Amino acid sequence: MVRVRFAPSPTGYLHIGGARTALFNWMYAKALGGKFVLRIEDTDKVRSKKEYLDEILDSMQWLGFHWDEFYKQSDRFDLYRQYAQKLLDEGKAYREGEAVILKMPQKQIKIYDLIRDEISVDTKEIKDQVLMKSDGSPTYSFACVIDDALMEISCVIRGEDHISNTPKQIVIYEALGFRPPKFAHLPLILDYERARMSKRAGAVAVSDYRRQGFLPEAVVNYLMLLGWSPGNNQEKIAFASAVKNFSIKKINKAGAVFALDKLRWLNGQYIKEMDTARLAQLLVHFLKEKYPGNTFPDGKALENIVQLFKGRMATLTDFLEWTDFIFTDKVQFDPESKEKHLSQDKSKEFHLLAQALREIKEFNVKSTEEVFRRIVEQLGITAGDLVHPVRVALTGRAVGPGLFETMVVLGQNKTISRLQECFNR
RNA sequence: GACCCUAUCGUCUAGCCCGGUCAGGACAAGAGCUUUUCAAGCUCUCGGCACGAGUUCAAAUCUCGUUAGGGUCACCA
Repeated sequence: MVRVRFAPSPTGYLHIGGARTALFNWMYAKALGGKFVLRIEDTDKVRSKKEYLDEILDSMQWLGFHWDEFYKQSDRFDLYRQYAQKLLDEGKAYREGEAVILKMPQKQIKIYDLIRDEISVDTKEIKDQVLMKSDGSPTYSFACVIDDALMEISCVIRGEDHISNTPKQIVIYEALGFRPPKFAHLPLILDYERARMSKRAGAVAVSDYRRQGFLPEAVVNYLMLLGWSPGNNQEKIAFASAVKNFSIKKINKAGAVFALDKLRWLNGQYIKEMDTARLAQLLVHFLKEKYPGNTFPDGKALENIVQLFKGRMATLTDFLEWTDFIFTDKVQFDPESKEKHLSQDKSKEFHLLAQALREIKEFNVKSTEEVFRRIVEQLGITAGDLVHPVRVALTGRAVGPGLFETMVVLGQNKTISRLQECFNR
């Protein structure tokens, strides 16, 4: 039976690197029809916090990683104590004050790693290891070994930073009379300076990416590409097909730099292909947060707005920036756009256009465009002469979707009033 | 410093196991097409086997060394 585990410590938020470790564990379990265990390593009573635990669980669920079993090490202290006593009784460990320390035997330890093949270490490089601390709590390696053994974990998949812990832990397995599992050490995720991913490089918590408007399927897709490839030049990969192609042997050995550009691109791809109604639904949450207390167009009306910006969003929060002119009464003018397109007085043209727009019975893309073209012809100017100033008057900026689509989404009344009031102040 | 791990475009990678395809794709960058603007989309361009030996008719691929980067050396996990 294939059994794997993800074992985060609730002393911080779920890190993007941790999420990838969880992902590869999960893919391995799914690919082989095994079980995925979530184990909370909260032996450090001082640094472990409930809010971190909640955040980790929340992020795991958001990413779509569903655990089959759940454990907390703080519930298992008796167990660790018993095994410590056993090693004491057998003379494999000794006391130093209240602490229990393992005697390090002199030997060569061989680790069989699924990703790196054989790693060999001489235990003369390793000191005697503390198993139980003076305060009665177990150390990481001790609790980890006992749990992995008792939970019958068949393969320990974790970050490369644990390679040097592995020989120590194998010694503990052997002292306890347990058979060590297989190991697979994942390369680390690096920041732009090729150092271990840290806060300096930007967001590191999964929840940060969620807050910034990334989609879980895009985050998962990006993470699986960091150190692994389906081998067929595919970049956008549905989880199910990734699982089908997944082989732990194909995971890279070298660290991978986290590139936000590519995540953003992937996220944009997912947004473009997402059902508009579902996208609108996700956006409501962001709108409520930005405009607390406001009411928004919903259903079809919101979907029409979403449809207009769907193609130009990389993240969900991009939508908020594009659409502020729709959801607020007062237009925020971009100074440069205003200077470029509204420095000349266009009140005559705007009033003419506003009047003509008022007479439209069915305010849609076709009718607004017809009216617009007519006015332009009447004035003897080019469409471009009027398009850009009008766009700035309506949206506050010189860039955006097609002007007539923009008018329709803004609505007849707002379109007209913004044109009329533009030069009135 | 000691020990361990690693090395293909700027970045993520395919190819390496089982030597022989102009070293393939994606992001980024640049150019063009399209267009009422900006995106998007499409087309094209730029750009890489860390270095040095060895084995071989032939090396990104096998071997050794050098260099560089990373990780670990806690009563943190």
